[in-house]
Amino acid sequence: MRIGELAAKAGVSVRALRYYEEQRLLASERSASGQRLYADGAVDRVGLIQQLYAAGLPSRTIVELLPCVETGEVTTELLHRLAAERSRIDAQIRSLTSTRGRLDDILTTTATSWCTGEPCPPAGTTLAP
Amino acid sequence: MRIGELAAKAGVSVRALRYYEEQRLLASERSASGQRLYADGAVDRVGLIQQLYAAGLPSRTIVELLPCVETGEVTTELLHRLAAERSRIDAQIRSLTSTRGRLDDILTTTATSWCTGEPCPPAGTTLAP
DNA sequence: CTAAAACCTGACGTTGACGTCAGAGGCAAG
DNA sequence: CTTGCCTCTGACGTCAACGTCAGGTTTTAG
Repeated sequence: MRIGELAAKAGVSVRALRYYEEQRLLASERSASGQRLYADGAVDRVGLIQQLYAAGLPSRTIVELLPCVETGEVTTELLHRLAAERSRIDAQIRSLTSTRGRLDDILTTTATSWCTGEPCPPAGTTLAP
Repeated sequence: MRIGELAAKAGVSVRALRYYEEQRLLASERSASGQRLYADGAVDRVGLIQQLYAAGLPSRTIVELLPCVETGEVTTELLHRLAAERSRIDAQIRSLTSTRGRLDDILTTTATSWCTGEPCPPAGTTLAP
C-alpha cells in the first residue's frame, strides 16, 4: 500500500508518516519511482507508535523501545528503560486518577441535587457548592 | 511571601510563576516597589495548576475551570466542560493502562525466567521472547 | 492523451510552557 | 555605602510533533 492508504487506515496524516520515517520509527520499501510502499503490518505498527506517543514518550525513547516491544527480544539495559517508563506511566495514571476524582467531586455534588427532586436549573445559572 | 520563596515551596521555577500570572492562572499583590507578594494559599493553588497541566489541560481550559474547582461554584455550561474533560482524562487513563499492560507483558515474560532458578544474564545480553 | 489526484523533497511556520539573557532597580548585611 | 542576592520588564530562544506551502514527478480516471 502507498502512503495515503496507510494514513487513512491508521488514522494519521501523511505528514506524520513521513515524520515517523525521518525519526526511524517506521521503515518503507520504495517503488521504482521512489514512492513509499508499506506492508499490511505497518497499520498496527503506526497504532503502536501512536499509543506510545499518547503515553508521553518522545521519539527518541520510542525508537529505542520499539524493536523489543514488537519482538519481545530485549537487552538488560533495555529492561531497565522499560521498567523506568513503566513506573513513569504508573505515576501518571495515579496522578490522572486523582485529578479525575477531583472533577468527580464537583460533578457529583452539583449533580446529585438535581436527582433529589429539584428541577434542573436553566443554562447560564450559577450554582453554589 | 515573595516569588522566590513561593517557587521553592511549590517546586516550580520563578519564570513559571510569572507565566501563570500572565495566563491569569495566579494573581499576586504588589509591594510598593512593584514586587509580587503571595499569600500562603498560593502554594496549593500552584500545586493544583501543576496537576491540571499534568492532566494535559492547556492554560485556556485551566483558567476557565480553576475558579469552580476551587470554590465549587459552577455554571451549567461549565458543568459540561468539566464532564468533557473528565471523560477525556478517563480515556487517557484507559489508554495508559493498556500501554502499561503491554510493557508489563514484556517485563514479566523476561523477568520470570530469572525467578525460576536461572542465573541473571550479564549486562549487554540479548534475550529471546 | 490529458487532467486530476496522489506523491516526492525541502524548507519554513505553529503551538505551549516555559528557559534564558539583558539591563535596571530593590533589600538586608557588614 | 557597597556588595551580593533578589526582583522587575521585555524580548528572544527552545523543543517536539507535526502543518503547510512551493515546485516538480507519478499515477490514475476518463
